[in-house]
Parts: sequence; structure tokens; C-alpha cells
Amino acid sequence: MPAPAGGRRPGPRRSLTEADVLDAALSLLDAGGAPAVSVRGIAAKVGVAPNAVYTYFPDKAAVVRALVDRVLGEATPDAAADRGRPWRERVEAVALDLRAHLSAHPGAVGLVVGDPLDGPQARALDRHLRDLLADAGLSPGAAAGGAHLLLAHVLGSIALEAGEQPPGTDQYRWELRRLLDGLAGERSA
Amino acid sequence: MPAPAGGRRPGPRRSLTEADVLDAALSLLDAGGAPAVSVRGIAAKVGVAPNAVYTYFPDKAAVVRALVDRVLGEATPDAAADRGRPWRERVEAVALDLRAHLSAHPGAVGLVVGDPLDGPQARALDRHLRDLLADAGLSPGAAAGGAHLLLAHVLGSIALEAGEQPPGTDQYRWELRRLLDGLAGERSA
DNA sequence: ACCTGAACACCGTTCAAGT
DNA sequence: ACCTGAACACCGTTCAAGT
Repeated sequence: MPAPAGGRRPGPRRSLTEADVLDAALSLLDAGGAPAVSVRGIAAKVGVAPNAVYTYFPDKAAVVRALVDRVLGEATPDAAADRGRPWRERVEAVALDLRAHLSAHPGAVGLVVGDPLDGPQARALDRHLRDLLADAGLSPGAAAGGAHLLLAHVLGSIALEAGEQPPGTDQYRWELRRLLDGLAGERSA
Repeated sequence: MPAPAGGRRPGPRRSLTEADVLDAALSLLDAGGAPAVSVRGIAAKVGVAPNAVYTYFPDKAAVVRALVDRVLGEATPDAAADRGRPWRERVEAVALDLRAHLSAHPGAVGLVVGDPLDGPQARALDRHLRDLLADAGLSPGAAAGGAHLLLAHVLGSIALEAGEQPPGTDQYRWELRRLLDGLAGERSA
């Protein structure tokens, strides 16, 4: 028989977990931005040789993808789940929460750019936004377009935060509302 | 007397121009994306030693900033200048033109992320958008906010284009129009 | 299976030297 | 003033070897 399906594999106990690697990567990201996230830096942080990282992830790109998805997953909206509230408030809550979490790790946007953004948390977020907009009365196509619009705006917004005097939450909220005004005209229910 | 103000300085003829360096950087960007834009790659492309690049730019960041600004400057809208056309068409022309030029150099967005985006062409673009929106009847504050919204959306939109099945110009145009719907409500004139 | 040491082919940047 | 050769401190990744 081969190794027990889904069970622990033989060999020495692994000294790390994938989460340890991501913790180290995130602390490097927050300390020095996207360029500070290096395989060698992560290895030093967790106390292994640089190539030991390849036991946990196939390459650096995989680490970055997992890290981005973790940051995306930190944004867990709660006011958005309350179906008694108006749809605009619910969507606004998700968008503000997402921006807050991305702003907390500014370098994360620099890691997103070239990647597909198709991790489990990214998909869940996209589905959540589409559902909220569909509940608001948008057609499936318009809901998908609206979710894409909201996501593009928050990413671009953080990307622009670099050298600006901080536009702040008020500016972001204003833009968000113009965006919701535009989507409101698409409702049919 | 010191060196003639604004004139040519003494010493050997320089074998390159800043534009040569940027041409090489742009061709590397188009061929291999943001990670392919390296000082050593540029030097090889133009036929000098790696450190000779530092005669033309103080460091790599300066090369990247100049490159981004050049790409931004390529977007020169003409339909937008026709004051006889409705404001929505004029803004739409600028946004579509900008997206087209950024899409032509997809890696460019990866170079924008951490930088201030305050080059001369970037400022000219921002001013142009603000003027268009002010002409449409928006207050100065709303026009500035609208320009920021449009810029954030186009950048985020390109950033998301990575792994998606190409959303295409139609999708972008739809999002743009929702955005303009939202801005239309801010008009007072 | 997991980890290490050593190596390979890169990278940005600096320095001393040549013209 | 401009350019080069050499070096420094990095980088991601691979390979052979140890347990």
C-alpha cells in the first residue's frame, strides 16, 4: 500500500507549518514593503536554510499567492450579512472593510499586480459582492460587472495611496458612493 | 566662471541619451514584464557597462519613474479636446485612451504601485480630467474626486487583467459608464 | 520526508581608475 | 564628464548529501 491517503507522511517531523512561513512573509511585508518579501528573508525569520522553504511551497510565487489570499481573507464583513439593512450600506461595509485591511498591509497591493487573484478567499469575496448586488436587484451580468468594478476601484485606490497626501476614508467613501449611484441605475427589482 | 548655465558640459561626448535608456527599458518591459526591467538588462541593451546607466539616472527608481511617466504621456486624447461634444463622451475618450495605452504595456502597472505617480505627464493627465469634469458642472472638489476615481479604476482594472479571461473593452466601457452615472448626479450646472 | 551546504546565475549599487 | 572593471551584498532556485 502507498502512504495513507490524507494522513501524515513518514520522515522527520516538520519543524514549520505553512502558516509559519506566511507569518514570516507578512511581517517582512509590513516592515519593508513588497521588495522585503524574499525567500531568504523568510528562511532567516523562521530559522531554516533558504532552500528549506521549498519544502512548504513550490516557489516564491506560491508563497506570495497564499499571502495575498490570506490578507484578502482577513476582511470578514459582518454588517454586510444583515439582510435587513439597505443594499448600499451592505456593499459599502464590505468595500470599506476590504480597503481597511489592504491599507493595513500597503505592500500587499504590490504583490497582487501580476497574479490572477484567484485564491479561495479572492473567489469568496467576489462571490459575496456578486450576491449582494444580485440581492439589490441587479442582473447576474450587472452584478458580476459591479463586483469587478468595486474590486478594481479598491485596488487602484490603494495603489494610488503611495505618494498622495492620504486621501483618507472620507475620500474613499465619496468615490464609493458615486460608484454605488452608478450601479443603482442598473436595478430592475 | 563655472560651467555655462544650461549649456553642454565638458568631457567626452555622451554615447547615449536618457531617451535611449528609456527605450531599452520599455522594450524589456514589453518583452518580459516588470521583473525584466533591470539596470543590467538596460545596459546590455544599449551596449554599455551596467554602472554607466548611473550617468543618466541616479538610480533604478528614477528610470522606472521616467518610464511610467512616458507611458502615461503616450495617451494623448484628441476627441476629448472637442468642446462641442457632451462631457461624458469626452471623459470616456480619455479613459478609454488611457486604458488602451496602459494595456499595450501591461507590465507598466506593476511599476506604478509603490510610486507617487507625480511625474509631469501624470499631473497633466490629472489636470485634464479635472478640467473636463469641472466643465461638466462639477465643483472643484467633486472634479478632483472624480479624476481620482477614474484614475484608480483604470489602474485597478489593468491590475486585475492578469489572470482573467480578458474582460475586454466592452466590460471596461460598461464600468466606466456606471462610474459616469455616479458622477453625473454631482453636477450643479 | 525534511533539512543543510554549496553552488549557479542573477540583481542594484559603489569605488577606484582610465580618457 | 563619461565610461569601465572589479567588487559587495544581495536575490531565487537547484543539486547532492545527510538523517
